[in-house]
Order: sequence, then C-alpha cells, then structure tokens
Amino acid sequence: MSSIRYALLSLLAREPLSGYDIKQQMNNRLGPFWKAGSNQVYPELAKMEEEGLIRLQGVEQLTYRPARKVYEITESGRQVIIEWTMEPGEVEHIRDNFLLKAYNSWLVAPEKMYEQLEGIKKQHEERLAAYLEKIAELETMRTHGNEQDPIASSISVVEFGVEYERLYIKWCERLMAKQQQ
Amino acid sequence: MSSIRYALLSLLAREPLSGYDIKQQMNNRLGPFWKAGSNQVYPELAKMEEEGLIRLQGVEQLTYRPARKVYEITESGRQVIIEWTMEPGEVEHIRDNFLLKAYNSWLVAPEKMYEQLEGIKKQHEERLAAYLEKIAELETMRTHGNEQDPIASSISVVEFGVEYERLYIKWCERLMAKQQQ
DNA sequence: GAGGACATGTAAACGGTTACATGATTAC
DNA sequence: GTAATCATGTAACCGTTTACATGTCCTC
Repeated sequence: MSSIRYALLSLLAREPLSGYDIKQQMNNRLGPFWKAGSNQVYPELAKMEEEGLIRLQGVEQLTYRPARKVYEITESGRQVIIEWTMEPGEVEHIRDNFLLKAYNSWLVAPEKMYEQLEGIKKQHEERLAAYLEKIAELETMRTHGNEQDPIASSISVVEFGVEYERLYIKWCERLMAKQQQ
Repeated sequence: MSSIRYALLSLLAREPLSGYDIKQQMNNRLGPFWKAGSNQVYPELAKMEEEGLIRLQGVEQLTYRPARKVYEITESGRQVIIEWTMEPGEVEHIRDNFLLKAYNSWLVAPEKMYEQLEGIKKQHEERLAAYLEKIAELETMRTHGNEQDPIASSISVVEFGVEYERLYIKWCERLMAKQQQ
C-alpha cells in the first residue's frame, strides 16, 4: 500500500510544506492517527519529486542550518491522491496490544487487571481532551456551509478520534466494574 | 514488542494447539483483531520451544501429510505471558487508511465520497454481524459468575469489536448525510 | 480435472521504529 | 553547560505481507 506516500500527498494537497513540517504535523498535531520518521519522509519526498508528483517550490537558506526545502503538489500529484481517495478499499483490522492483554485477563488477579485498566483509561482520557481541543481550534478556522472545505474534513477525522476515545473509556469502565465483583 | 510471540502464548495458555490451528484461530475466528502468516508462526514456535516457553505435546502423523505438531505452554511460558499482561504499556495510535481518505474528502465530488462511505459502511456492518454471532456462540460456552473464565475474557474483547463497528457505522452515516447537503 | 482443505515450512520484499550524524541558535 | 529547536539525511534492525514450495485427499 505504501500508505506513507498517500499521507504525504494528503498533507501537500492542502498547502506547501517542508519535510520537517510534515513530520511535525504528523507526530504532533494528528499524532495518534499517523506517524512517520525522517527516514520515511525525506527519501519518499525525493522519489515523489523525481516522479513529478511534487515539485520544489523554494528553498529557505539560513547559513547556520540545512536548507529548508519546501515542496508543493503538482497537478499530476493531485490526480494521484484524488484517484486513491476514490478507490474502493478493504477495511483493516484493529491492532491494539491492550486488547490482547484483555484477552489474557482471566490469567491475572482482578486487582492487577483493575490497575492496568485504570492506567489505560487515563491515557485515553488525555487523548480525548486533546482531540476536543483540536476540534475547538479547527472550528474557528472553518468556512461555514462549505463542505469542500479541507477544515471540515479534518474535523470529521478528529471527531472519529473523539468517539473512539469515548468508546475505549466506557469499555475500560465496564471491565473495571467486572474486576470488582 | 514482538507482539506475535505474545499472541501465540495467549492462545496456547488456553489450550494446546498446532501452528496450523493458531493460524486458523487468528485469521478466521478472531480475524479482524490479529493476523499472522505461516512465516511468522512456525519459526516463532520453534524459537519458543528452544527457549522452553512451550513444549511439543505430541505429533499426529497421517502418512500423506506433514506431521501435525501440537504444542502446549510450559510453566515458564505461563509466567512470561502473565508478566507481559500485567506490564504497563503505552496506548497505540489508530491506523486506518480510510480515515486518511476521509481527510481528503474535500478533494472529491460529494457523490463519489457518498459511494465510498456506503461501501465501507457495508463492510463494517458485516463485521458487526459476525461479532454478534461470535458473542452469542461464546455466551453458550461460558461458566457463569466466574470472571477467571477465559471465555469471559474473549467476550470482552469481541464486545470491544462490536462497539467499534457500531461507532464506525454511525460515523459513516453522519458523513454520508453531510455529502448530501 | 480444477480448486480447496490440510500441514509444514522458506524466501523476498516492504514498511516502520529507533538510533545516529551534523551544527548553530536559543532558553534555562 | 545542558537541553531543546530547527532541518536535513543515513543505517541498522525488526515485524509484516505476499508469494512460493511440497503433496495428498476430498468435493464439484
């Protein structure tokens, strides 16, 4: 699938960015959705430039720092990402190690499992708070009544995250109650 | 993390199994949660046997077929999986390509996006039905009032799946409504 | 006679994570 | 003086996916 390529094009379809910007957007802002390391971002940008999907928009040079290379998407790159977005795909499977731990809960003392659940629940509560904040921020930037607004798409994705975290928290609470019976 | 090792031990903690059985359980029954290929299962079983985490319980030989090697967990393996289950861990990020497509929905015609959502929703509805069936099946096997019953743990995990699919379906419906505005 | 189930395994390719390397500036 | 930020990139490793290989039995 090489999903990293599509992730990069998805971001560049919105605005010109440098490799560093892309890493920041992925790891800080939309962190829990996708992540990427420099080793994936920089070589992939180089490949995509060769293939004409993106082009160097400009280079910002400060003497004491590596040149900041800002890329923009080309018409060809836009077509590729649009095609991919419309392409039908298979649903993927949930991959979460904590579910595997829950599958083993019968093996451990209920008090121990309760502690585990408490810790995981807390982490999901933090994520939930971060997503809600992110949505509030995005709402202020939104062009109302325009569903072709990229901000509206961003909000939809983060809303998924909100619902996911709420589900996870509720599920933890239900399991915690069971450990106390 | 080498989560494949923990997945194998989690299954073997419940009952003795062959490599083939394990693949079946992962890819058919609990499919959408974890998957594994033969290239992961067989070498990992061999390594775990060497390390004394599992042992060969017996070999069923039919002349016309490779010998069916059934493994059982050892006390040492049991300790390893219990330790891991109680070990605190970081929450993982959601990795789902369709969310990336939704992030790009502003790029495509609303009718096209509607079709995409319809297809994905359908797939999640099928999964939901399969999970509900699985739970009904598990409920009949359950030892009631015993939370140390492995079946109860299985049910909890599949219940997570149920809630996840319901969330996904609702989210698709909300987005579909937006495409029609 | 074609294809799937059973049952083990290997090989090659891909994708992702962690760590390394450089080097000046700024903040504590 | 220590650590973080900015900014590019490389190297080594690990885990996963897909395909290949063998061989018989059973069903359509």
